[in-house]
Amino acid sequence: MSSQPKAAHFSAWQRWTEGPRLNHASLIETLDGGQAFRWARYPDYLEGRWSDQVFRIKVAPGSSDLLEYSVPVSPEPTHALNALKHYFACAVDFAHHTDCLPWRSDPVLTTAIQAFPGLRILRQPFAECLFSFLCSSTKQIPQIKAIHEIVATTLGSQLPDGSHRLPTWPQIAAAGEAPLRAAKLGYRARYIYQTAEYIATAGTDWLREVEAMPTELARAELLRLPGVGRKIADCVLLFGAGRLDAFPIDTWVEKILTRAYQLEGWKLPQLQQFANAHFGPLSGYAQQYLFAAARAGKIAS
DNA sequence: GCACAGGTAGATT
DNA sequence: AATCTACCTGTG
Repeated sequence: MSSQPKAAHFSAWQRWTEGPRLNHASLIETLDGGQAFRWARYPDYLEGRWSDQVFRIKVAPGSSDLLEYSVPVSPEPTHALNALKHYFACAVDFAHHTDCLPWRSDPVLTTAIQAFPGLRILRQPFAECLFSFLCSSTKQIPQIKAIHEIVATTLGSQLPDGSHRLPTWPQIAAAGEAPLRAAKLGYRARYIYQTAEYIATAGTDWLREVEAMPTELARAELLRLPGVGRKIADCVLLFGAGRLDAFPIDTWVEKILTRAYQLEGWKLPQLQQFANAHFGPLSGYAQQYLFAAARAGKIAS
């Protein structure tokens, strides 16, 4: 075959002194807890990719919650640290946002926050985030990650370290539905290909414009895409556009709301309204705490 | 073999 | 307008 992945050489570990402070559990949950699907866990670090970036990240050994990162050694100058800051949404004061959540009157939320202190909402590339969650319906996280690897390897451009990035939407449109089927996407392959066609027709700036729209308008635009319903639209807005007021309700969150908040029998639109009213304008951030805590068995679900 | 998994869209009631 | 059901594939 054409090109084997090279054994990439990584830089020495750099202390990210201005970066967010996260303990091990919260770091893992942030990067590999269902927001993003291109992180792999190794004994001493996580390795992941987005856009044309490749990073290894860990909590500094022995230190309290300070992060360290390492990148593939490259002959080209790199803007890696700026990319990392953007990905971690370092301009966002999550500590303040956490304090603004209604935990004082909500013991479930308090428990969830205590389980994953400092948990963050990533700011992923909008286009990649849309792809990711189009892959996600009725799939478990390990499967979604496996699909991402296949699609990146077969359709995405090669990076300097020999691995591959996710394909762009024009690349997906050009490739057609067949390679998506081959990536085990099943019925999602048609949605993804049709979405690629839609984006191609709508023009090159459409995604960028949608990302910049107010949340409700952006959601309405995303809902025009085949395969994108309310849940996927809200995931893209939350994890790919920094909209902390977007509250995706999946089967986990539905169970949390019905059981821990005793809302048995409520339908999705009602639960959506409850979430907005109860958790407020940062409801999406609350959702991530609850989702993480439920998966960890810390709260009823 | 069969139910179920980070849903959505189209059909049916 | 609310409630089924088909859609792919891997896993238990």
